[in-house]
Amino acid sequence: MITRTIKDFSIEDIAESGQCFRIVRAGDGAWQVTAFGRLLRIKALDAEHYELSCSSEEFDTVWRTYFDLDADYGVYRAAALKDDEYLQRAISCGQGIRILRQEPWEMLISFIISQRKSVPAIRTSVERLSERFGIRIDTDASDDICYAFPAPEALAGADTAELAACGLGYRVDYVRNAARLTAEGFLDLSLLSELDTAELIDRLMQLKGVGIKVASCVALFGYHRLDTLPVDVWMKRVIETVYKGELPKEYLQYAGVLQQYMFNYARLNKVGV
DNA sequence: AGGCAGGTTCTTA
DNA sequence: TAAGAACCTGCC
Repeated sequence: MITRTIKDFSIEDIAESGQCFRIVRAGDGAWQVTAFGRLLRIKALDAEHYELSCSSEEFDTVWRTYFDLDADYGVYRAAALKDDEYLQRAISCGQGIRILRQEPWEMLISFIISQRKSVPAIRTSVERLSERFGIRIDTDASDDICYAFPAPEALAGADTAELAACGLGYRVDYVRNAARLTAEGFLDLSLLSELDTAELIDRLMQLKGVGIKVASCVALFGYHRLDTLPVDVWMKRVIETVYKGELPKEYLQYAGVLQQYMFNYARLNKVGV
């Protein structure tokens, strides 16, 4: 157990920002994070102080990167135009949002599943998949049982009924197809990080069940391409009602980060609904 | 209780 | 090239 001072960071805002599906409330005000086959418990002591259930070394080698703590979000926020009232408000409501550096494979499958699903429903599916096909994570506390996100091989060999039981619906074949291609080596997600953002998105969209929105989410959340702007129903509403059809081009470079503030604020306040 | 959910694909002109 | 229907199922 360690304590750290972390600025511009709110585990709650991040957990509810829709970019990740495996950060859940642990009960005593703490949050449980599952990633990289590891489990982390994190609890806010005050606005800038956090208690984390890991060693100092694990924090530095795993979680510091995962939470993107070496990035100065003040730089991204500075890209917001001064007279853009909507974005300025959105930023002040979500100061603690960061773009996590999650695993491409997990992002690909999670966002394939996300289509036509609510966030709670996505969480349920991802959790069931992990319980069924993921490796059990060892924890000191025997009470919380936790499973890693399944490996490609595990999903590639799964039968239809098992996958359907995870609530995948018509997405079963999309998921299994991506898993097989990855397990058999036809799709090398780590190699895709060599591509520039446009090529990366094109390549991802060659997969069944991956359209522009899912590919953009994978690029942003799995490959940390901050210049990617996933446009979902919420962002569509924001762009139309607030920005008259187009975001300022000044926002392009950090569109993914700024989008996250806008998206969060839009959902909180039901902008455009 | 029944519509809708952070979309994508397939079909039709 | 573009618009429209169909798609599984869980959640509110």
